[in-house]
Amino acid sequence: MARRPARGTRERILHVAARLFRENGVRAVGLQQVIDDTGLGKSLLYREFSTKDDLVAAWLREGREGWWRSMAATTAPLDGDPAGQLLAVMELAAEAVAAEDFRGCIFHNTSIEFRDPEHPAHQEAVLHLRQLRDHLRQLGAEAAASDPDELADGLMLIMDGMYASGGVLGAAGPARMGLPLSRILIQTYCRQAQRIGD
Amino acid sequence: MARRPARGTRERILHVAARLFRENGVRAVGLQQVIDDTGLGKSLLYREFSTKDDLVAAWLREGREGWWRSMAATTAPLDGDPAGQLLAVMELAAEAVAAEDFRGCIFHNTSIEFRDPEHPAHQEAVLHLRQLRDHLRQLGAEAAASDPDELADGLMLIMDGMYASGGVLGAAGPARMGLPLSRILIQTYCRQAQRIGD
DNA sequence: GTCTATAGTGCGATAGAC
DNA sequence: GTCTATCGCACTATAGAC
Repeated sequence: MARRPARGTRERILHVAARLFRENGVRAVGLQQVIDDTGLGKSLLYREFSTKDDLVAAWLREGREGWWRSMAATTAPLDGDPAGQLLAVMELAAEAVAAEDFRGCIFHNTSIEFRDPEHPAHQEAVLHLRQLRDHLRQLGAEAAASDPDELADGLMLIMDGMYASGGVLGAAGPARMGLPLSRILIQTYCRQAQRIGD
Repeated sequence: MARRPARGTRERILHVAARLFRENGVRAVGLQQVIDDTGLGKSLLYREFSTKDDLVAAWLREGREGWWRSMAATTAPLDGDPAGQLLAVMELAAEAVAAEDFRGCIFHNTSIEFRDPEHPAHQEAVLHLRQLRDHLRQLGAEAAASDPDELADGLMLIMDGMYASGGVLGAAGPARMGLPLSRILIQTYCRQAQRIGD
């Protein structure tokens, strides 16, 4: 009888590619390296992902889904405290920046590596950033912020700054001001916000 | 007698390369394209810049020098008003983000494209960011900020956020909050600051 | 393994100042 | 015409997509 297909092949490739792309950037990583690190053959990789663009887009899609899962888990205990949830989201970002091998936001980084707006990786990245912006805006509205749009954009700006700065100068650089700034901002826009002073 | 060497060859190459690199990123631009767009021959390019890395490093060095010239010109009229100078620096960044074809900070972008800390382009980028951070810190100290380090890092964070966000979602995205946030921050750290409320 | 893209090299042909 | 800067093309080698 013929050998049966191994389970988890796609996940294994995505896991290896995610580490390589995150640490080195997409353009710096050849598919040969992905193949070597997975221990799989070329044919299996091309069965799962017909082009490199497909692999990159799938990686970003998974990253996006992972982000929403993390955010849901972090904000769930704070149900009913939207201002606290906003701060929790920023804390989640700060945590990511503090990781040992942090090299910037994969969505910003990839949109910079592939600037063509038609490129699937670029579109995936922009989609994520727009969705996040919308979500923050919604939380701001729930928190009865004086201007939810401005609050959401201010927090997005701080988050983008944490990621950009943290990726180059590390968490001890300007990124360390992310949470204090977020607190000031939330306090400014939501007078009755809870859990700001902790 | 013999033909004389043309003047401005190096500058011409740098000018063309700067546009291509800024708009498309470094890795996406081949030297052939630089050669085509300059109208020069390959031999001249390799006479002026022995490798692509040399060209990239020279481009960043020029960009760094240009930034300091712009900043000096912008802050010179505000001599004696360091808090106003801090705000002027942020206004300079906001202006850059508002440009039609703005695609992010070339220093952050390039450090992401070349993450190896040994790479000359990476080092040039990190050097610029450190120098800017130090300069803001110095202005903060002159402005008698309650904590010049925190003020400088906060402004760097905002600037990095403006560049990162503006490069992807444009000046009308979260980047629009850069100046309002800067004003809040400067006001918070420099009580006696002038020119904040305008 | 095959094919394309691209960094980098070298040389003959040409253009232009004298 | 002389002489050299520069162009343009052919070439190699390597890397990477597939």
